[in-house]
Amino acid sequence: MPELPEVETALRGVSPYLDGFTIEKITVRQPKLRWAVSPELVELKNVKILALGRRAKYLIIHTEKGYIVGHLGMSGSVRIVPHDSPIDKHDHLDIVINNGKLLRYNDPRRFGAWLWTEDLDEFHLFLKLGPEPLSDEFNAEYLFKKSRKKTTALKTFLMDNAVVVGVGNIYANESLFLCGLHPLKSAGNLTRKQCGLIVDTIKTVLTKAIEQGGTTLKDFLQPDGRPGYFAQELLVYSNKDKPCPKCGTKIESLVIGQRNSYFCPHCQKKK
DNA sequence: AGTTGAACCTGAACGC
DNA sequence: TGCGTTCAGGTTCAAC
Repeated sequence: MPELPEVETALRGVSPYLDGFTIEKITVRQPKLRWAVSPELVELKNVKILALGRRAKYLIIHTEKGYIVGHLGMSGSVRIVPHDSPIDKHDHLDIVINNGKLLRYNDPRRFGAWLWTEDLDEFHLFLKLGPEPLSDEFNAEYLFKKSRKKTTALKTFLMDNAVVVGVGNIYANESLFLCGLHPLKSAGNLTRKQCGLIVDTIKTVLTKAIEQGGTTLKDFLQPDGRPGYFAQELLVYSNKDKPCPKCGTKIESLVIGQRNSYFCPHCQKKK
């Protein structure tokens, strides 16, 4: 489900109900997620939340004892509900707050994760992550150097978390369309100029998507229950056989690196 | 070292 | 209506 804008939206939605409050306890109903839920979470009692943050698509709850690291996987979501709210199917975990509310995590496919670490810098899942797409570290020179000698398809390259984090299937497709670059173009053949265009476009697309509360394809909801509004602006993603917004040519689709890809064969050239 | 694809899981949508 | 098949917003890890 969620790419960076959806995770950022979720974080902003839940923060006012968590930040500065105390976690009374964490209830786990289904520990079998992408990885087993860290046992430390169940042991937590009455710990103060110091701050909330995000790294890549991970939510981070900084407590006085350590860090809760959450991931929404493909189908996960979080919402804020009262303590006595009835439990729905796939409501796997609750973080109970001392303000009458709790953060409830629902995830049908269970590709998400809830883990514990006392040292974020040593956290194993963070070690190989590339820069944040909205940071200055993600710039034309970086992308140019990183892409040298890579034979991978450009789209696969951009979705690689070791290159840049947070760019999932929707925004990779949308960004490449806006750049006029073919998703199968070999990453190693990019020019400096093209790298600059890609960097600028990704930043613009992600920023705009965050402003609109993310993309709702079918089941993503902001924590307040509203959908994301970016879906109304999707130019190519899931629009196979529809006319290209720029030239009217039928949008094509192609599986690249196990993920469906959408592009305009006229506007997006391999060269 | 770089690249590819199997695996994790449920449910909605589609074809017959 | 029912049943089998395909596909889905992510990511790791094993095997070429």
